[in-house]
Amino acid sequence: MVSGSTRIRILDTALDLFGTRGVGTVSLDDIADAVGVRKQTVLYWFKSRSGLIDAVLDHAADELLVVVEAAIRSRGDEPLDRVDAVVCAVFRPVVRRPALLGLIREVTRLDESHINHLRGRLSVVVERCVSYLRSEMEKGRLRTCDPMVLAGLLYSTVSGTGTEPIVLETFGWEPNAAGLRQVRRELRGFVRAALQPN
Amino acid sequence: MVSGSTRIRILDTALDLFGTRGVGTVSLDDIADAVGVRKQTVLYWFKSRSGLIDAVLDHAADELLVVVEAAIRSRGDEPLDRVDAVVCAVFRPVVRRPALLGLIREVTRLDESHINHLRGRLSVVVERCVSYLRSEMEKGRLRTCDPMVLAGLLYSTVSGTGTEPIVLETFGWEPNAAGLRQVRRELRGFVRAALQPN
DNA sequence: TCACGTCTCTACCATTTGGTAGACAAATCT
DNA sequence: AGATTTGTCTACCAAATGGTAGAGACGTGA
Repeated sequence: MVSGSTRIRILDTALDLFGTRGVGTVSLDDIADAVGVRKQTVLYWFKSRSGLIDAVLDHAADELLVVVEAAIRSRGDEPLDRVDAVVCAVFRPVVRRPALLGLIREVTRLDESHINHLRGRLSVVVERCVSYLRSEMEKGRLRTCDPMVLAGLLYSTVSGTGTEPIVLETFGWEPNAAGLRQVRRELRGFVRAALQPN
Repeated sequence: MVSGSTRIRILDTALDLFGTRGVGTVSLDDIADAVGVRKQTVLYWFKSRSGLIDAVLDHAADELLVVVEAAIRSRGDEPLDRVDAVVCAVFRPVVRRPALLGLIREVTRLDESHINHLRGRLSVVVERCVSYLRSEMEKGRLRTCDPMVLAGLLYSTVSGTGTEPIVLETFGWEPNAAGLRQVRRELRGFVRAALQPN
């Protein structure tokens, strides 16, 4: 038996629960129940609730970096639209694993220590996106603007669309994958119009 | 003595706490302490925690509607940019009272009953924004597109910029009012480029 | 004055929570 | 085989939480 099996199942389950229901409202018992194990087993693998949170944040940052990196690299497959790569990169977790962005969103609610813990990990992903945008701008394939502001705006938009399904239902949005794809299509058109190089 | 004084102070404080720290992580004691009163006083004015949440949601919807309505109406003062009115309308709460959008964002975390409670109130605000966008499109002052999708995207963007200061710091954004104004300026340019009528 | 409604308080309770201590079984090492 | 490490469990605890019961202070109308 792989010694990390239970540990990883706890991490995955905790990420989903933290991301969908909010860190503060998920107890160790909730996580243990979902995994099919006792709370003390969770506390065996992670020495405290706070330690578990940090580990889950690491786990999320890892996954986010992988997703973004893969999406940016796969850009070659569709040589037409250079903006799409970025939008789809950040959008992919929305469809594939909403809890991921939901968890990142939760950082604002956490203690200073957890914030600082995630900040370093997150900055790697951000740096990767920003440098990609900047390189595209320098090649003249994107209207020149501040790439950090642009990246932040893109993130905000995608994060919002992915983590507020209830509110967006009020806007008549369908909360399923098909609806999200439609939104993504509109967003891509929107962004393309805004960023077309002159 | 106004009989609603304590009640309103509780509502305001609860809105701030719920919006900034998340509904699930704020206890009745927290709220009572912040107001300067005992928990039982809170339970006197609101018959249960759940009832308080509903009342706070109502309070937030009221305030949101007032802000949006006022911003849309004040459009006449700056006849130049028709998009600005909408963006600034949704953006105003971000600067003035971040907890407001933070609370709306929390709906996704709540029970079905609270969700349904807010949905009706929220739809009024949404309808107001959408109908405004639609009328501008019909007048040919905005590039024609689905106004509901547009409204949702605008909301997502603004909500994200207002409620995730920690993440956006990673993007090099300043979390203060001046920084937000700069972002708003960029966003307005961004949106104007995307929505210019042909 | 006296009864009554309003408002905030103290005292208390049952449940849930994060966390400690240690028993027990299985695997691994010597 | 015997000792040790690994992994999960039961038993328990102190603190915090939402909520109930009811006392006391205050004003108001009869």
